[in-house]
Amino acid sequence: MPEDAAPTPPGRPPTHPAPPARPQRQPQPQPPAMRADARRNHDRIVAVAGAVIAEHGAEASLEQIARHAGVGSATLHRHFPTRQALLETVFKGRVEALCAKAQDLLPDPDPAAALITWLRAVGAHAVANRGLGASLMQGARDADPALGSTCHAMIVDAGDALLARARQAHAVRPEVTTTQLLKLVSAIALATEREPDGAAEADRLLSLAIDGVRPR
Amino acid sequence: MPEDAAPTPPGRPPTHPAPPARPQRQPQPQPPAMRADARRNHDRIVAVAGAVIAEHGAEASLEQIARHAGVGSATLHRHFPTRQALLETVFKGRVEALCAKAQDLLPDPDPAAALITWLRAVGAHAVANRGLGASLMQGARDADPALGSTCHAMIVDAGDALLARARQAHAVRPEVTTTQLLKLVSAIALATEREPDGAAEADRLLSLAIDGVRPR
DNA sequence: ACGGTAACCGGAGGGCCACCCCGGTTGTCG
DNA sequence: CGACAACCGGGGTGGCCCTCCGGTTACCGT
Repeated sequence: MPEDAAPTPPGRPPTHPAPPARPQRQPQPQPPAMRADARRNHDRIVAVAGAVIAEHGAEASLEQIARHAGVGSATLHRHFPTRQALLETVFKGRVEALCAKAQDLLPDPDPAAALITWLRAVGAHAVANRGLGASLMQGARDADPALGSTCHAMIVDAGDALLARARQAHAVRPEVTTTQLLKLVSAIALATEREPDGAAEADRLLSLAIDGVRPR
Repeated sequence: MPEDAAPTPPGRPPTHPAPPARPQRQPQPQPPAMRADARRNHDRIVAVAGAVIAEHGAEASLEQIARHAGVGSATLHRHFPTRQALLETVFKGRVEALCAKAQDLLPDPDPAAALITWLRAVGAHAVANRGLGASLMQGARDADPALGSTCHAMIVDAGDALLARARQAHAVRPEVTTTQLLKLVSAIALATEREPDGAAEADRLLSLAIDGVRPR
């Protein structure tokens, strides 16, 4: 084995992390494809992790996930060197859906309403999939951009477009940033996600934060 | 040992949890005083826990606290059957200070400003003492009122007075509750408490939530 | 002053977890 | 079809939370 510190560390993230179905593509976008069994394990881990996390929250036991997926814990750690990496992969689909929703809302005639609708959707997803909010906020802190904070970057980009339009229409305070809004939504989700009726309470708190504490 | 399930479970909370120095007092407010060594250990654990939690956050290792206090982990668990109980004791002083501040702000001529000032103070304390916010929110979920949710009850009562005055002056939306406001503040603190400059960011987010996203 | 008693202490151990090492296995490519 | 490298996972390490139990010590009555 060459001992140079390649750009991909020993437990390298899968160079081909399973885009669900994309037959049309240039022949070799990424030369070193995964071995078949490796990919199979990877996908099973992601599937099981989604189920377990949905039920037990984001700090579910990694060993339990590995056991339930029928692989050794070492395999899980090889595929996902950190818990955050696993969460990013699991929530990738949800985040992509939210980004798509942002795109759909862009041509809305009322930019403020579009932004607020989207923030509500983000909040709803965050409380529904326990740990998504924490994952997004954690991604905001991760300095290393190469290692997995793609979810955070994606959703910030999507929100930026909506916020820019709303700001241009003077429908939001000019000093507000997308990161702040997402932090607010994530914080509310994180605080309410383990309450009996978290979704409703989260939506109420979000409305309060958007409209302000004072009346009119 | 009698096997009946007495109202106080085996690891009973200290009946005399160390009011720092109060020589003048009726002879027997609480008959079963703690033994001297027990109290000494109790106080040392609280002191050390305050320091460790301030540095490492609310989920610091209990064994580490016990080690650093020079007691066995069993002693810590006997004095504080749950982590929440320890946090409550550690943060009691801070919470009392916040309650006192609420009292001081009650006669303020501007009820809305008084409420907002107080919420800011709560937020500042929550980010400064890592874990206080989480502790307050956790207290809100604890169903058992006898076992330690006194901090939450105290601060809700203090906030209720301020909120009632503000509501009477039509300075806040009538449907807002104290619990919601505290949840909002705690959530923001929780989300920002481990950022490089959390205090400033928390204050900005709190302002945003109070004034609303839309301008004017 | 002193002994008896019960409250209290903390070392040791069990169960669970994240993470890593290394010999055996298996997919892949010439 | 055979060799090689990538990959697997059992087992070990260290840490955590929590509990049991034999030894210790403060307290109180005499």
